[in-house]
Amino acid sequence: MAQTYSIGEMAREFEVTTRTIRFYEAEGLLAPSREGQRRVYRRRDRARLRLILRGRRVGFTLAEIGEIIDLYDAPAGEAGQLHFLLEKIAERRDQLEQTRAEIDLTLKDLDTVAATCRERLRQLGQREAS
Amino acid sequence: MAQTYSIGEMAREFEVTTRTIRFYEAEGLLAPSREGQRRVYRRRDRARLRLILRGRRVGFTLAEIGEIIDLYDAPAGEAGQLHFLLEKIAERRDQLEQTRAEIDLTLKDLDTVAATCRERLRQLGQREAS
DNA sequence: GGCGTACTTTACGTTTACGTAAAGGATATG
DNA sequence: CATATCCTTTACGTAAACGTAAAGTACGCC
Repeated sequence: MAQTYSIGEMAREFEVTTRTIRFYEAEGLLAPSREGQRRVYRRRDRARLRLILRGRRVGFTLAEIGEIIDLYDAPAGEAGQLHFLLEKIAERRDQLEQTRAEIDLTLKDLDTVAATCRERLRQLGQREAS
Repeated sequence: MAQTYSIGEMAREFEVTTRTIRFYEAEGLLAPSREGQRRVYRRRDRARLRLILRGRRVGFTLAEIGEIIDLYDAPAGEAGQLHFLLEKIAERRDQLEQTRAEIDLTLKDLDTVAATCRERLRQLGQREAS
């Protein structure tokens, strides 16, 4: 077992270019093993890429994503470190919940606009029918 | 009445630089009136800026924000136009709800990591106490 | 009337997140 | 064995969203 994947397979599966994957590696976000020259991706690497892409979609910069991934990967260490991690996590939580709140506001606004549109359409329909 | 605001006042209030506000105007997102050379901002302009900044925070590009603002500003027109707008709105809705879902996933993940941290701290505390 | 402050335009610089091209090595297939 | 496919590195290019600096105008104040 212990499936492995080429960079091309990864790219297809996650719908990004190989350039993107190599770039993330250059930025220290990925660190696949090698077979000779070739990059070899395993379960762990796939999980990381998933996290990276999700982080990207929720509006984090790659630098922030780097921090977050480190959170996932190093939940060991001494007490000071752990408290620091918990702080970082709390910060990210706040940031995300803020964004969520703004999304909810925007959704509401869009609904209002949509309702106006439909009302206007209804009026046009009535005028047509008269 | 009919309060007006300078670019500096706007910048302070919305916590952006004047450069940013001028940039949004250059991009066609704002169109304040003038008193001679000076830009003059009114209620309408403030509402627009609020929308722009919110759009930015929820991950839209300025181009997308431009489209959205147009949605707010032109909910009139003939039937074809209105259907087109409704489509656009639906697209944005989907996009936002997707992002929201990803945020929820990320929040869950962060909670898991935080729990691991706290558990580890508890263990360290116990070791200390023994 | 000189100083400070806020505004104006013009224009080049910067960061992030990749895109795109060049030049080459390794394997498989007709 | 030539061609295709997939991989490699190196390196310059680019779009978005501003930052930053330069040079000038306008108003209030002591």
